[in-house]
Amino acid sequence: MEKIIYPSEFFDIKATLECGQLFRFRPHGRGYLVFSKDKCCYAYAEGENTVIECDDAEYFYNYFDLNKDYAEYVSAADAEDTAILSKAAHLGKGVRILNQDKEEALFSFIISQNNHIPRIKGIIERLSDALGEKKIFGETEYFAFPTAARLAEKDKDFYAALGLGYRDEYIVNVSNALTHGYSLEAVAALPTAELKKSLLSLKGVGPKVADCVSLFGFHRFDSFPVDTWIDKVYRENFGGEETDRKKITAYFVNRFGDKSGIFQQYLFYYKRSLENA
DNA sequence: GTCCAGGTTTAGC
DNA sequence: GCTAAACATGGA
Repeated sequence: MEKIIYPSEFFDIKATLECGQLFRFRPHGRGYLVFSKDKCCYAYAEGENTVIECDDAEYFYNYFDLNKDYAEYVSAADAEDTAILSKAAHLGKGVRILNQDKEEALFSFIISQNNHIPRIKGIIERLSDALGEKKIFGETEYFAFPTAARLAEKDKDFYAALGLGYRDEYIVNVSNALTHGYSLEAVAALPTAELKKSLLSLKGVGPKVADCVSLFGFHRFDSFPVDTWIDKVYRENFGGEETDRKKITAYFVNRFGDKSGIFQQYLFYYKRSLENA
């Protein structure tokens, strides 16, 4: 068992998990079990620190983006002189943008469209249980996120039976694309605009999903996903009047540049925590 | 029962 | 190019 101990001020495990970047985690002991690809860790707060117990510390150090200094993002948010952003940044200063597996991020956010977070979690869990490789972490047995190759073996009816709704065919299409030429590693070499364009060629991937995959799978901070929550923030807190979400994304990326992604997470976390309070 | 969710696709102008 | 309806499901 390996252990990472990291100061909690800019690494709050609860905020990081509950800002909607990932869907595979659950409360456990005094913290959470977090699943990524075929790996698992146990994360909890202890005193002034956040502790990660796992079998692969190098993987999770990178996963939680612990090489990066997030204090500067909070300062940068303050410097924007926008009350709502500053408030959101201080509430969410412990949020970190994860370095997720590209395939997992892609399939997860295809499933996320027009769906509630608790239901997304349920679908992804059923998908992993049905098709993922069985693994052991300590006393915990779990299933890895299925590979594209494994997903491509099943048909639309299989996914419909798992409760994917109309997204069933998207999983079939994209898993086949990924096993027949489309390479996520290859498109990783493209600049963000071209990367997004390429992702949009996959059926089931629209602008919002492409932005999420770009941010959470490819760690492109010049991405700003606009969903119903951010749409609300835009209208209610930024006085925005555009209704075309592509234009809303462009507005924020023009304004926040390479800090767009993290600012978006601060705002998303802030807005949702108000509603769920 | 109605509304809504980390939207996208397709059809029709 | 744009707009509007259709799409499955289940929790609130």
